[in-house]
Amino acid sequence: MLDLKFIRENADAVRKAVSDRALEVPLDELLELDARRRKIMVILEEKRARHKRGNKEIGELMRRGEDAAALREEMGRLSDEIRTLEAEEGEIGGKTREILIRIPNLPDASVPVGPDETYNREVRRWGEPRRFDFQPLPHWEVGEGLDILDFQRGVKIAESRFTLLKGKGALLERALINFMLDLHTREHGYTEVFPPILVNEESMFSTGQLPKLKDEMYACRDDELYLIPTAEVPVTNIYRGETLREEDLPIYYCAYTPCFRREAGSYGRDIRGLIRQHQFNKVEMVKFAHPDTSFDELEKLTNDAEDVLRRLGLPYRVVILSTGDLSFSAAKCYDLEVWLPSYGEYKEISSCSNFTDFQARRADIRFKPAGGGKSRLVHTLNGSGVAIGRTVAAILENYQREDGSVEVPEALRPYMHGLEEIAAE
RNA sequence: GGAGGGGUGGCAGAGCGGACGAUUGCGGUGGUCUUGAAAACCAUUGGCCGGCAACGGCUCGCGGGUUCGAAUCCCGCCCCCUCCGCCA
Repeated sequence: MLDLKFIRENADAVRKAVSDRALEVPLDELLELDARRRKIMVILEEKRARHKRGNKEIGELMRRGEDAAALREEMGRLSDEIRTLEAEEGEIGGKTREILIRIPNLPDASVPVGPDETYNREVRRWGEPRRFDFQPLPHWEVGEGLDILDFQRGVKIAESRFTLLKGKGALLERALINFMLDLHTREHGYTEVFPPILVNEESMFSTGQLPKLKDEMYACRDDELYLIPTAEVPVTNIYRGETLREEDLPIYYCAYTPCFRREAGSYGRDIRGLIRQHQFNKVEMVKFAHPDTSFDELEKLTNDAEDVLRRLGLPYRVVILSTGDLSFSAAKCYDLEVWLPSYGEYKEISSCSNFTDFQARRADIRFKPAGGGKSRLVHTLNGSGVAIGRTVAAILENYQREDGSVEVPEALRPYMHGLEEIAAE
């Protein structure tokens, strides 16, 4: 959510930001509603002040045993007027808010401008895609050949886009979770948390998933709760409605959680394998940062995610998303894309974003300046560190051998009982 | 799920229709005293919105209602505690 005052004073900048994102927002209507509301507020506050004074006076008159009937009648009329104005103000305020909460964050000046992902720009590359002297298989064939991925039974148990991991496959998944958590907590300075996986509507609103992405989420039938699409939601909401101390910033958290996405509208895409599942595991990093340093924190966060791929020896590239591809709440976002031989291209495995004060305003997360003064909104950031399912896919594909076995990346071996390869049993 | 009790400022805890944006204690901040500190004493001290400011408004879990006037009365919801039931 943007600051209404900022929009009022920088309407053209907001208009440009929205159009750079290839979106439309009834900005003029918003400004007009806001102007009307402010006019009403002036009258309303004046009436309320008079009402308050009058009521105090009635109290004093009564205490002195004097007659307050006339004043009482006047205050009754004033009370009606206030009620009418309040109703009007409330209605306009509601409409204002409906528009306001649908306005996306302002892209940072360093973000390439363009209407869609073709304007994304590669920032850097790491590692060489391996040259195979045999025909490499897609990870679903590697996994089925080793009897560690069972797609059919996943579908039987739930529905399509759910997968059963088995034996070394389940172990690999667990090893990756532990490897990533250890890396971030022991070397990158993050504190591990394990949050609720079901969250309420307010939490979903705060990080910007609601109202826009309602169709993307699994909701509970009998409770006002949603399955999280990412740990970003519960972890960012740790401090919802709180005021932090400046000297405690930045705060780093990481969390392993399952994630659930309905993937509405992506019916034909990535239909095979682990790439696009309704349920997947992810290790997520979340930061609460000082506004002055949040963009530096984004660079560090991205590097922390890259470190996972480097240690696993998976070739990747870093892409900065264009204005048209940027998510609703983000001001700037780097995607990490891992090399997948079966796709013959790089595929998103992590998304690292700075949300500036956009989520903090929705969530009301502030910090108190150390030198005193008014509290300010923090900046929130998060990034996958990284998506587990896609990492499994990348390992199976990049580390496969001609005989169908898969070498275990060295960094992972301590997490897999020293296992050096996954071979058919 | 059932029965009781309760949600008030950073914390503890009063107030239960008008002088209450809220007694008091602790904590915080400034000061006196002190070589320094502690103690003691004095002063000050919630948050948000609008305003250069003076000032004004909102805020006693949340949302409605009654009333000239609600922290206080009524209704609905949420949360917490105790006991019972159920349960990993």
